[in-house]
Amino acid sequence: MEQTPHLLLAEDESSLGFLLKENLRLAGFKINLCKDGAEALEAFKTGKFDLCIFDVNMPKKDGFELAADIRLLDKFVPIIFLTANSSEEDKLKGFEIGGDEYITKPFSTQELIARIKAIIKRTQFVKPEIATEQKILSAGITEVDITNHVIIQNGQEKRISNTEAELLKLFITHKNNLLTRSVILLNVWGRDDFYSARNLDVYINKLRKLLKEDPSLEIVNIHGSGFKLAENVGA
Amino acid sequence: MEQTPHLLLAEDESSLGFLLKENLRLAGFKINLCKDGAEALEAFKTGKFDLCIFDVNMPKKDGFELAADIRLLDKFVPIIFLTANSSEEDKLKGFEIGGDEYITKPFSTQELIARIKAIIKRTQFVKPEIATEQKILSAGITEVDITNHVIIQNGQEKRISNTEAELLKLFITHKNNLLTRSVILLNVWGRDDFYSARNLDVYINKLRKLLKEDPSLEIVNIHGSGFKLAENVGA
DNA sequence: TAAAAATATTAAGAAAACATTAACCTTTGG
DNA sequence: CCAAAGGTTAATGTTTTCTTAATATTTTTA
Repeated sequence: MEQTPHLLLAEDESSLGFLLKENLRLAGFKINLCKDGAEALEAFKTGKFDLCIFDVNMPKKDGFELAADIRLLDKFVPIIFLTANSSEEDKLKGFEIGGDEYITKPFSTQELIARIKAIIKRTQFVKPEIATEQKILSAGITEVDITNHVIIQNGQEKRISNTEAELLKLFITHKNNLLTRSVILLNVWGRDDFYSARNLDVYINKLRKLLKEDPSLEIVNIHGSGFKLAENVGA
Repeated sequence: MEQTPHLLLAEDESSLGFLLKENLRLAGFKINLCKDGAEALEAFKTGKFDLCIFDVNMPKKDGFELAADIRLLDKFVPIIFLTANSSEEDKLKGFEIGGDEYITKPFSTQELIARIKAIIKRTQFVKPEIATEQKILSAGITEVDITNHVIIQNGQEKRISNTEAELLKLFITHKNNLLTRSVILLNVWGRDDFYSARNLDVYINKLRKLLKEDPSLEIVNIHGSGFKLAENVGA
């Protein structure tokens, strides 16, 4: 994260948008203001943002659609929804999509700033996607070419899928450490619910089959907690 | 973090407190309900909580004072304030103290649950600094690897269950001190009733069997009060 | 010392977590 | 527009852990 947090603001009412932008700037943030969802999505693809603030009611692409699209690109970036609609249903929908806040208009700018700071404070330690993309990871006799989705064992190459690669990367970069189910799910799937948990089981099974070739590696389950890639050096 | 998040709830209105506790329990959380700030502070010192929910208006020690005290003990644990007062000033005060949420009554339980989950999710991502952290506690000749649910005695490893680990952790972090049945039950089971009490007896028995290997450790019963892990250095 | 309360022990039953395989969508490249 | 691959959901079986129950023992109190 840069020194001054960079916010992406999508708000179609230009007067409110401008006011917010100015106040947030004074509060020490860098703001990129977009007038609709489509523009915001483009901006997000181009830049790097620490937090998003989306009006829910916008033309072209509303705040929820926008958030859903953003979540496909980035599982982690915090999202705050702004709306005139205080309905319970809408609020819950906002959280379900993976929003962090749901603020109903009218709201105080001071309060918004306080909430932004609270969120940034608790996300600032979150691991950023590894900038120096390490191409090859290894453990035991297994090498994984993350970018090309290939694993190499005893000179033999095998292609693996995107999800397999992500999961394996997570295990190898934290080998011998317990990864809780929740941590794995959020890092690989971006959500933590019943189905993604079943999914994880399926992929654990796939990885175990892949790692059968490597006697020094084993994915062990810690019942009720999660999994650990154990590297047995003695083997 | 354990599988079921553990919440500390301080609410002086017993009817609201009970209702919340029940709803949160059904949502899959373990709750420790305290009826005032002083009691909550004590509970916080004894147990380990993933998130705190404090009513602002409470006798003895209000929610803000309580939060300030907690912040001295733990700079990161998320705090949610509940209050009937929706004044701007109060809200900002809540955030300034380092609160993560400020919810005004009346509020929907569903919304509260959604917000709790959003916050917990944020704190679940892999953080580089904690990924490698392996919590090992020790007493006598016994070492307990809390994260991996393993105890080590004389170089011998034994796997233990989630509940065994939690209970043992509680004993070791308070060794030579009496832990009342009630404190143990609330911290490990999140409830204090007839059945959980029988359960505790069962687990005391399990731990005693584990600790048989260690002549310097003994779980002693103080009849009518609770239990104590006695560490006998001379042995 | 007998009755009551609290604690201890073991085992059976229930529930939760995990593993495995297959079916079913969804996306994507020809 | 089809086929292949990857991802998700479903179904089912197994293992582990947790809870409840049943019964025995110890400690306190009347």
